[in-house]
Amino acid sequence: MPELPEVETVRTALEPVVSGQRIKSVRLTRGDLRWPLPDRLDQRLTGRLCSVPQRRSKYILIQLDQGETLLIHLGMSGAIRLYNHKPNFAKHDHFSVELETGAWFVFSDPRRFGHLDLFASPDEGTHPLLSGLGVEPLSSAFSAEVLKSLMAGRKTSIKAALLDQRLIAGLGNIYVGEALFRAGISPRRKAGSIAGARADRLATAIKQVLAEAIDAGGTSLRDHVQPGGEIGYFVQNLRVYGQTGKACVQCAQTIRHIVQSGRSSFYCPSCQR
DNA sequence: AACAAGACCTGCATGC
DNA sequence: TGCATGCAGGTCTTGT
Repeated sequence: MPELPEVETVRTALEPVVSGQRIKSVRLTRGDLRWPLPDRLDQRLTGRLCSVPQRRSKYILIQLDQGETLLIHLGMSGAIRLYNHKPNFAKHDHFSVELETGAWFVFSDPRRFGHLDLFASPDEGTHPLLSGLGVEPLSSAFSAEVLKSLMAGRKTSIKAALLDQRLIAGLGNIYVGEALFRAGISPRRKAGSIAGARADRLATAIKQVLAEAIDAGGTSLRDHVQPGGEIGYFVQNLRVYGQTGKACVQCAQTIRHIVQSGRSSFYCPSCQR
């Protein structure tokens, strides 16, 4: 489900619910998601005080008292729902947290590509899932100049390079496709050829499409809903993703679908070069 | 070292 | 209706 904008939407929704609140109880229905979960995760979380949820790439990080941090990754099909009372749990509700206010948040993930971890807060920089992550695309550390240097010399496609979380962290299949359309760049173009005006356009497009998607509450396709139950309205603003056979909004050419390194790419063969 | 493919897992739409 | 197939927003692991 979730790329950076969806995860940020979840983080924003969690913020008023968990910030400064103590965990009253934890419901954990299995010992593994993508990997085995930490031992006694439920007991170790019970009674902890939560600080303001943060986001790094597609990870949600909630720092707790006693020097530990809870990490949540939603994988492909993960979602978080919020309640102001005890919910009726469903089949794939693997992890649920009750706060002292009586509010609950429920982590649901049918495919179980998601993950939870609990680690010592000072280890964030060396955590195996976090240490290799690239630049945050919405931060001031990301610019056209940085994009150029990241892409220089790479022989793979720009599509594959933008999906590589070690370079830029947080983009996924939807927003890479949408950013490339806005920048007028073919997903098949060699990453190493992104320089000059193309790099300027692409860096701007990446920042714009992510910011707009966050404003819209993300993109709802199959699984994603905002934690309050509302859909993510950016689905209405997709210009190429999933638009195979439709007319390009700019030139009316037919949007094409190809497969690149096992992932679907959608693009306008006329606007994107 | 860089890159592509395979693997993980479930649910849903499609077509026979 | 039932079954097989293919596909899905991610990313670690394996193989070239």
